[in-house]
Amino acid sequence: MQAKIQDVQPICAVDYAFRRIGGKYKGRLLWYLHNHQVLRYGELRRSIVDITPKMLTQTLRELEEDGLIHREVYHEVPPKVEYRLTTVGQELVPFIEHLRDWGMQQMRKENIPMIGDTNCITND
Amino acid sequence: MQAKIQDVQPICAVDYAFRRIGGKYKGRLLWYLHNHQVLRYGELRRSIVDITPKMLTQTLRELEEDGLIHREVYHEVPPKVEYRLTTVGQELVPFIEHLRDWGMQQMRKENIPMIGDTNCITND
DNA sequence: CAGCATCCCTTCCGATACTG
DNA sequence: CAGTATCGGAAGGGATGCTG
Repeated sequence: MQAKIQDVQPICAVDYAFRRIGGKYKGRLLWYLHNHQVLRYGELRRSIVDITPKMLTQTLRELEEDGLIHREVYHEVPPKVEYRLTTVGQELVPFIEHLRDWGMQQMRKENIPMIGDTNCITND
Repeated sequence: MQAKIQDVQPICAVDYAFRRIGGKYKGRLLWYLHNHQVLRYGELRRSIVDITPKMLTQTLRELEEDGLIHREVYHEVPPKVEYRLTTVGQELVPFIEHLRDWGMQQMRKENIPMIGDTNCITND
């Protein structure tokens, strides 16, 4: 498992920030959560098309421990768990949004095809 | 070596953008280049305090191949190589700046110490 | 000065099977 | 439904030594 943010002393603020949102799935996860407000585990699994249960759980736990998302468990049968952004997590949305705009522009310029859809949103 | 951007079909724009600036050193490298305009190999090695020559070269090559930085070789003895951001690379500066501001604010709030200095700039 | 080459280890990640 | 457990491979990264 990845080293926790708190356990590695950052070199500087850029280093620190990049480690909090780095990794293969964190960006998309935050972005999808922003777009849907609340998502259940299974919905996330379908949104992040190429993710395995293991990586989804792992990434969710890291983001939760890091204070960027909130996890709400409903003790029902069948079980139900909802995820949403925390206030701190929401602060990152403008950044991801701009980065996504830039990415879209680049992909159009270079004629790069993508697997999902243009605005990264999956409607289930 | 890391897979090239062009060789992996992105899921969506967020995925694509994150892969272009992901990695342990890319963010800081771009940020330092922005702050100094032009930096030589040795200057970069001193700026990125914890980097090894191998990783510095590797990261520089990836960014160059990806069109975010420009590499200028002066055929002198001793040799001299300068690096600077390309136009596309400069487009990323506002994002990194935003992310850095957020990181600084978070570190202050959580009282997280850092190894380098506050604004991530090393004066050699 | 600005690197390349080699070895090796750790971390990340995927595949598959199973559970309260 | 929302996960866990285990295995194994691939990628990322460090240490050291050498070179045009």
